[in-house]
Amino acid sequence: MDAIDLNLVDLLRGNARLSYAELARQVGLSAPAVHERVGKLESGGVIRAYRAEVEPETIGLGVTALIGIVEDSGADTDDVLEAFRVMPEIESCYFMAGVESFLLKARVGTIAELEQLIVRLNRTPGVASTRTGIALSTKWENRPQSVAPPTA
Amino acid sequence: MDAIDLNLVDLLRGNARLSYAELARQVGLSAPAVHERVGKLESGGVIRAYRAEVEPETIGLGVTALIGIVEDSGADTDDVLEAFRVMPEIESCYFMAGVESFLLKARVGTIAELEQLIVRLNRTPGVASTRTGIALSTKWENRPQSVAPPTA
DNA sequence: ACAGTCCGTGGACGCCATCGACCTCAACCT
DNA sequence: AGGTTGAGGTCGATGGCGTCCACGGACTGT
Repeated sequence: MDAIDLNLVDLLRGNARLSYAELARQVGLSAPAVHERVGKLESGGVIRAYRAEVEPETIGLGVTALIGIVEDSGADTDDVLEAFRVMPEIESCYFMAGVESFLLKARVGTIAELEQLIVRLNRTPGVASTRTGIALSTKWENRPQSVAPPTA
Repeated sequence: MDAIDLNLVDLLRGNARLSYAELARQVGLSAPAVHERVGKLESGGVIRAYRAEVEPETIGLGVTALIGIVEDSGADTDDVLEAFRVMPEIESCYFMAGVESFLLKARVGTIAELEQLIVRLNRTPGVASTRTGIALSTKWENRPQSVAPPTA
């Protein structure tokens, strides 16, 4: 994990579809060398996936909500997690310090679907209460912060 | 935006580095046809970017925080937004309904850096107060939910 | 000094991206 | 009805790219 690796990570966070040849030009190595480095970053768990970032409204997911979850005393946290995992609307799930054990980011098509999701969440065993906030607009999301040394 | 487009979006959300030839095989079209469709999805604002998803701890960003922002009465929301925008640690920024106008997701290397970020946030004009929750662990993040019709 | 290891380069080969020419079908106009 | 037009597809060609392999130079431990 040296400066070149950080550089590659930065480049791929900016544009995951760059060719190995282009990456090679940017970092000053040959294409096979870059190919091997990126392969190691992938298998070493640094690069988890490559995803297209989509404007959610355009695919019918216009409603974004952030939902805090308070657990029952004595709830089995793993069971609760598993219940959340099978709900595809829950795009992100953070285990938090504080009264609310989880913070979820959910994306649905309509307010009615959000209501149904909240009902389902309140019904799942181990969940004491939920507190949901609606995002009126997403200013930006998952902006990659540069991590490479300045003089690359 | 037909079923094939939704299918392509799904495939690219799952793996942004799929070749056009592979996409073509999956959706049953020729590679040039897929190339043109994806180009239109990009220029039409459906696909915003392609990003490598990185395990944050491996690049020195081990601390994740979610920060609610209450604005001063009479604050200029655009100015506040602009102040947030230049802080690279703020990876996501949602404009919310409720007392807290914004919810920010920030990622830093250490608790000390988080402290400095919170101080800076509290100092920015228009910000009345902040409330920050620390994520002890990220169970998952930006999981793409399938949006294509079932029998594709 | 020497062997082993790591990490790189260069060459080769088959697949892929991408362009242009052509085809098909449906909508629309006369 | 028939002709025209345009969107969106296929096919074929070509140049660049991904990827495998053999080889080479620098560091390390003995």
